[in-house]
Amino acid sequence: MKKKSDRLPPNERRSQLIEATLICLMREGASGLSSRKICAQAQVSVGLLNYHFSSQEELVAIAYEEISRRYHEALKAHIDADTKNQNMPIKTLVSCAFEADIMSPDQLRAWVVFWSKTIDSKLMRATHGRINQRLQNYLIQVLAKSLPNSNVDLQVLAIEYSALTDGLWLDWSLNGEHQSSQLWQTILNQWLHRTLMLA
Amino acid sequence: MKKKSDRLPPNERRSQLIEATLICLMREGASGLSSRKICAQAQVSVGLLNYHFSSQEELVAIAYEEISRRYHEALKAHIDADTKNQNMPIKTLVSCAFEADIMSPDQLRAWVVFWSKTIDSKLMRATHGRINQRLQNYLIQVLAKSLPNSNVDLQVLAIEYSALTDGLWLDWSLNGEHQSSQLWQTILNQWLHRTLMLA
DNA sequence: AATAGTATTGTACGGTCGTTCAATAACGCC
DNA sequence: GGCGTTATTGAACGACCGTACAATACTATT
Repeated sequence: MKKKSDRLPPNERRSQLIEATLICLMREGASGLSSRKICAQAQVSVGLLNYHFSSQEELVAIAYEEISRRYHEALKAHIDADTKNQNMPIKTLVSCAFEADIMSPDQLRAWVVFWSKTIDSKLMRATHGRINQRLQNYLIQVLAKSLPNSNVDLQVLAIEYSALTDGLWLDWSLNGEHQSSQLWQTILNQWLHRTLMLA
Repeated sequence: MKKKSDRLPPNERRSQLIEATLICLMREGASGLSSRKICAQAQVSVGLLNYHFSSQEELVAIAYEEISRRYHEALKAHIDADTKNQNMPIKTLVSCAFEADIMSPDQLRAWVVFWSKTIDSKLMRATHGRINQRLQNYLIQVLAKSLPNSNVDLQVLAIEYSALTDGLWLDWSLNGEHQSSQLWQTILNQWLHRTLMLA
């Protein structure tokens, strides 16, 4: 029963610990944020965490970047794959807003933890600022392509859209429980319909 | 330096502990949720908490009801006081959405904690359901008075409005830092303007 | 094969956590 | 004044927390 080597190059080990962090946060929410639980999830001893990360705060900030990166990539993947709406990508965005890879209650469990940490920690606030800027820029691009001849303020529209989706996710995740996302999807569809009419 | 009696009837002591809980949560966010910190804030010994509340979970659920009740009352107060918009109360709602008594970053600090607990705890989920239902009903009333001849689905509109304000609060509180709420207020104003045009 | 360097382990430390409970102090009532 | 009743105290308990660190196991180089 000899174990093969369980040593990994630092980058891979770090990725594994980040992945374990996201799994714990999505599974348990705030109570999943524990060095011991994260290391157990990664099947690694407690001490290793502080060898690869200077503190839990740093790990959480990096995990926040990672979940945001995945979210961003998932959005791009949906938009790039929807060949019918290449010149109206906001439609794609709206129609996939509640797909499992974009947003699920599990994911929100993790996001809420990140938000609550953002309030307390300077490092997290800086991280959140960067993340938010990147996502907002991408959203503005999407809106610019969708509304080429409109004179509405795209930044304002982008902030409104992301606020609306955040709020709908919250509502869906906290109230919906086992329900489908049907109702919340309808709300988003109607918002888009109105916005396109007036833009 | 004799102390006057520091005994209180149970109801008053309970209120005081609930108040202390809200203060701690608004001041420190998640890390303020500690029996010891709450009792220190109330200038009371640790043991007393479990004399008046069976567990911290119960205290938090009741505090959630309380902050929601205050929020509800603050909304009503604004609407009742705005004599110019008695038949268009949604305008009042929008214009006071970022007033300090309605929503401030401090308040959001507490709400985020309640949301994160709602994910984990059955008791909190039940509480959240009740709170949400009450607020939604009130919002529907407000919308019904504001749009008497409209045939839009008021429940859908109510959910959209509360999701939008939740999202804007989040964005404002996490990004805005020391900024004014000007930008976020503008977004909400424009949303109302569009909604009224089409309703 | 010996060595230097690096990744990993597990224990230990000091703290804080929520909760329990015997002791105590203040109260209303006779 | 004496006496149940009830509110309050603070120490104690066991659990978990993040982190530090000496010891160990693995890898690469010579």
